[in-house]
Amino acid sequence: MKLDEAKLKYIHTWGSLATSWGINKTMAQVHALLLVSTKALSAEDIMETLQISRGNVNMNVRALIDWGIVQKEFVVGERKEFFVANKDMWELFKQITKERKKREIEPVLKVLAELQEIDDTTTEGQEFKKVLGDLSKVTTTVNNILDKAIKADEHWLLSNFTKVIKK
Amino acid sequence: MKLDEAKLKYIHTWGSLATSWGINKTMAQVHALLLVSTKALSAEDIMETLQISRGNVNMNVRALIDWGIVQKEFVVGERKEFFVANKDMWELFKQITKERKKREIEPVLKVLAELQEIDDTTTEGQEFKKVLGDLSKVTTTVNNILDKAIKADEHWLLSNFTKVIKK
DNA sequence: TTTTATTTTCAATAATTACTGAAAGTTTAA
DNA sequence: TTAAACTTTCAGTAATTATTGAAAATAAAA
Repeated sequence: MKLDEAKLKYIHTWGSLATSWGINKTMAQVHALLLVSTKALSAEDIMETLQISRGNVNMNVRALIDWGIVQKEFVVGERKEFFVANKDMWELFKQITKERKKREIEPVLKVLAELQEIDDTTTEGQEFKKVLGDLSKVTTTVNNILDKAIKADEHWLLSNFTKVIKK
Repeated sequence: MKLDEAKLKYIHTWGSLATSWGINKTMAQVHALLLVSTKALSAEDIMETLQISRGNVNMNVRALIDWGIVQKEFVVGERKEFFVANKDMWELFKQITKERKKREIEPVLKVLAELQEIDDTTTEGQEFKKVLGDLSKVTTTVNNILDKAIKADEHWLLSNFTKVIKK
């Protein structure tokens, strides 16, 4: 397989995997493209490689910047914007984890706390509160673990985790 | 807030949160309904409470059973099927983690391994392989950590994790 | 058997989500 | 200033995904 072919295969495969995790296909492809590119790319470059419209490129690049996993880069003598993806994969993992925590876990905790407030003393009411409380507990645990992971160093995290967990 | 009202609010909120994580709204609602229900429910019960069609209930209940987070239950004297959700939230977390690992992480590792095979000795080729290799490494690390988490006990996991990680 | 209850499937359709492209907005250079 | 280069927005449309509902399949009862 030739290199460019392999890169395109990676980009397209990544896009279809992404849809199965609820991530926009194009956003995943733009990120993959920037990740395997050796230089910063302009909107035109992305439009051409992925065969998508200017508006689409703009929206998805903005979203990636919002997620903190793509940055603008200025190129001397060029007026237009160029974009690069951070190639440190552990940083990428941490950044995605941080954002998903903020976007997906924290809203859940907020809703659960609100619902807990019901003032119902029947057995059924207590059972409902138990379910909510248990959900909160597990979610909080996961949230705390992710917090630690975000702050940890990759090798250290894995080796310690393995040591503690193994029996 | 009355109990039934709180339950419905929980069910609907859960459904809309789910869509923002790429999970089918109805599937999340059916699961939420079973979770807060004190007894096993039939397809009719679900249709009525959520105001959805029989086909939709069938498909989503099957999917939940596939995920291993809902079970059939037989009720004496009743011919039709009833469904219950496991109320152990730590088990629920582990089951979901296990399935997502299988469905989302393992296919990624497979694709990355395939692409690694390119035989290109140019600098650019080496850089591409480095990106893929780093992606594999991080993904494998996450995969291993999740494996440990699936096998761990909730309290023990959290307390040990906190002890090791904090500084 | 045949009838009745129940579940499953799936083509048609509805709802949602993503994309285009051109117009409006912004920034830099002349 | 004005013009040119570039970016952003967003209404209209396309593509995708979810849902319905009725027919087919299956299972239990008569």
